[in-house]
Amino acid sequence: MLSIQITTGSDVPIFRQIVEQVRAAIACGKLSVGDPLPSVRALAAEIVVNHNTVAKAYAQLIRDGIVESHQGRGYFVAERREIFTKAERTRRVNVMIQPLVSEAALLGFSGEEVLAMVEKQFSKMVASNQGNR
Amino acid sequence: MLSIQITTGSDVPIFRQIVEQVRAAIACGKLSVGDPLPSVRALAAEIVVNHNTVAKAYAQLIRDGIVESHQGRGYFVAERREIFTKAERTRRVNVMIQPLVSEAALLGFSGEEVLAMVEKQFSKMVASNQGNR
Amino acid sequence: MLSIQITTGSDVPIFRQIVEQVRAAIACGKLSVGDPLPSVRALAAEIVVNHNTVAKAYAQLIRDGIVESHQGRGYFVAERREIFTKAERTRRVNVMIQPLVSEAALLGFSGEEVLAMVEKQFSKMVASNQGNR
Amino acid sequence: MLSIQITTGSDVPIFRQIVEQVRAAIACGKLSVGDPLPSVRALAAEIVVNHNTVAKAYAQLIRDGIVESHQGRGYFVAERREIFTKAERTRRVNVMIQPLVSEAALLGFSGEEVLAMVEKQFSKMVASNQGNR
DNA sequence: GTGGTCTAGACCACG
DNA sequence: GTGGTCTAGACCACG
Repeated sequence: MLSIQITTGSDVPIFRQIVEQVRAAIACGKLSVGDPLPSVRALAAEIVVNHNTVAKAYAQLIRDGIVESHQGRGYFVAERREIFTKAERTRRVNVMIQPLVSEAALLGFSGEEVLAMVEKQFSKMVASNQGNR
Repeated sequence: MLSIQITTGSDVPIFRQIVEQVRAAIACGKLSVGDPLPSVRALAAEIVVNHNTVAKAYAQLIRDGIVESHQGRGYFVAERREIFTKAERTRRVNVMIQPLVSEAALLGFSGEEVLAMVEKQFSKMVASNQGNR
Repeated sequence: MLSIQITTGSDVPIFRQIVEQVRAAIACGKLSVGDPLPSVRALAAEIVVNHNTVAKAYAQLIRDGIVESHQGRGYFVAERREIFTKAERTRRVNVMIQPLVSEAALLGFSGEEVLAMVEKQFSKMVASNQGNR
Repeated sequence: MLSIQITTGSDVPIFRQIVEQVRAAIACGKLSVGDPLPSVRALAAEIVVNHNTVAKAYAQLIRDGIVESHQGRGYFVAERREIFTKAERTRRVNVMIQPLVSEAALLGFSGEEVLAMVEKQFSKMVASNQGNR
């Protein structure tokens, strides 16, 4: 059973929290290809958010190509396919790394310190994903 | 000569693109302490945005303590001084790392790959710093 | 209920008057951690200024780390955290003391008189703080 | 001979630096009632600023009632007279003290610390005035 | 010609 | 209904 945890008061919009948790559930095998997602209204009721918010998250997942909608039957985990080229994915990450590097340097951090911080947050994320299993 | 490239239609606001590019220019040594920034109106004309947008970006840089304004004369790269506590500086870097890590994971990158990309951009910044000396 | 009084035609910009009054309200305990600030548009309507002017004031308060914004929900008084180094905090206070001392001297006040006035306002703030507890 | 020292790159506008130094010269007895001030153009040439800037400073001194212009003859130190009531002068100083007190409190300074800082800047100002004699 | 502030009004994101 | 961003344009201060 898919369980979604919402943190209001976070900087991350609710719809994005839903997207990320569904993706994490698929990535870690909790949801497999062809599995149904909870209906928009059921999930909205369960996590107590506006159903438009859930619909928006599902729309995003469809745009990302990892969920499919079958008219009248609901949403299902889609066959895995790559939608972005490697170059495009690399570009998107680098766009976020560049300001991080400038900011960290101006704040007086060394490259090693930043690498350590990145590694730490990666581990933290993995740990919290495990917690969802 | 500082050249700013603006991407309209990006999800990164224009004023933030300006802030990031000025910061990058200072971090990598393209701009040094005491150097003037382009005037608000001149830069606004050059990149074809409203002058208020440039002023907003410059105000942000002032708050971060890396630029100074002298009434009637313009903006200049400020003497470096530590204005934030260690905890605040760490917090600020982590605020930028968190979405990076999350986005990279969604795009299918491993922690190692991201670390390598961060390291690479750090080296690039240092290298261009040398080139400008 | 936070009430802001604006003096137009003063040499103090409107946005700064807002900043100062919100700061005073927080400093003296009229507003506590977690309390919501009036919404940008509501305050703008109440004091009859443009919403951008209120937004600018609130942005300033965020940069100073004493207020937080939660997308779609509004602005709230932030948990107190030290974001500035001792040197920076001292510098900021001195930046405010310098014109005060200069102006007071021009108006014919002695150092003792100014000290007495500063002390009085400090007591007043503490007193109203107690009143609000 | 009246000597004015201008610091460009300060936050204090040049015209205000002139005003303050003329006032200081009068306050400390270097200039007495009836003494002539340097002509606008002579002073402008000496301190290398635009003559409009000097004219503006002199206009301010006239508004403040401490200098008089005698058409065609120049500017002279006026008979001392009070232009602001005590209440008004007090009000003006308090307007500057109030934000100082809030800001200092939010930055974590005690009343004693602020008083010490105010006293220090007062002494510094007096010392620099003596230096002008 | 520099920066600083403000308004009126628009359009977007989130929910 | 919240906040966030941007434009067009105005008017002021300083020099």
